[in-house]
Amino acid sequence: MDGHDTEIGSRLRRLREARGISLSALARSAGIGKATLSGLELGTRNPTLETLYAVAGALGVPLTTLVLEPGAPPAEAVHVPGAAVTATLLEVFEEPTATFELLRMRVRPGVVQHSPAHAPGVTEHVTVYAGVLRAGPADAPQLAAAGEHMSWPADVPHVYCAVGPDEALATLLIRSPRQS
Amino acid sequence: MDGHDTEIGSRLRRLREARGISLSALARSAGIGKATLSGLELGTRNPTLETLYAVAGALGVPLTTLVLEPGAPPAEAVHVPGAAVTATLLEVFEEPTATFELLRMRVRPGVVQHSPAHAPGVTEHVTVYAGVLRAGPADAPQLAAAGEHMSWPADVPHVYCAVGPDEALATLLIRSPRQS
DNA sequence: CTCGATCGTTCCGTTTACGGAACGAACCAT
DNA sequence: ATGGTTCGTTCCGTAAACGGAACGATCGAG
Repeated sequence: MDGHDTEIGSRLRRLREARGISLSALARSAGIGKATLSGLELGTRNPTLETLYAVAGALGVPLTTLVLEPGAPPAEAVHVPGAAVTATLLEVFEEPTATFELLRMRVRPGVVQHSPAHAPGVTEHVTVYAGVLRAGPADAPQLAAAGEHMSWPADVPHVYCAVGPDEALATLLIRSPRQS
Repeated sequence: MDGHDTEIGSRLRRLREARGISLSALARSAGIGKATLSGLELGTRNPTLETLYAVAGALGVPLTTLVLEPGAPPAEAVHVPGAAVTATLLEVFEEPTATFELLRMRVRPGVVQHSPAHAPGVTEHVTVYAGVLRAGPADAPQLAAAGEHMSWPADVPHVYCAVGPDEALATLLIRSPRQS
């Protein structure tokens, strides 16, 4: 159980220190005890959902920012193979802790594109801007129409499938934590 | 607190019943008590992060599927003063050296939206997916139609302007190096 | 109808996450 | 040096989340 907690703890501490606010101040503005927040950052507690919402709210970030599981993985080259998907690499951002790749993706309809699991901690963030796209973990894909957004951990096999007669267009942002 | 819990409860129950497995069976495969799972689905408990991981793992879904608020609170819209642009914050990535903010942006036509200079080192990356958008430094804006991409340093005043009769839609990725 | 099995809920003792208070360390001004 | 402030951690009593067991309800088989 501690694997996840320490993950959250270190991320939370980075988020807090990035804003330059003290543990005491964040605890106060979140309406929780300093002891709770300290234990959370140190990974010695197993926080309640209510606590997580309070902290995320005080930081002004979506709860998923705290909860996403990154891990420390090998950043393998990401390429989208197969005939149903073509992708164009727009930008690459190399950060000390992670690599971001921004792609524009085109998914032809009627075919399910399978993608193998990436390294642990890799997350994919898709914004659909034309058509309807079903994508995500192979066993639990999500559905999004134009203008909608979805994310998932990419360390399990995942799929892309355009729903309906037209091809789907989307931007794909891949975040790959760097091995530490 | 109950607002979120009942959210999760009903979603969890739908996920479970969609798989046709009983509460008892899911509790067993997740390694938690039936009472815990029942209370979670009924929204009468405030689950621990450990419990959430166990349930999400047993269902084979990412934790964000349980925790994300998909339909109801669809991210707060950030209204940039000037009324020509509205933006919705989709994701925030906090890295030690930089912060990434991913937004979906809607630009109404016929009005030029001015944005003041950001901190040095900030860059903006726009992918247009509907309409035609002229954007970039105020003295040298770039032009992009649907499907095209452009970037610029945002440490000078810059503008957004939808060209043509229709509003422009785009994703905006802002990279802000951390001040030190 | 009766039995057995399984459903989801409730009861209850144990475990533990919670916030308030106390703590030592670091810092600044006097 | 010294008093005052704020930092993050630890201590501790209370509130509540936990799992096991018991419960009534429901269903299918004999």
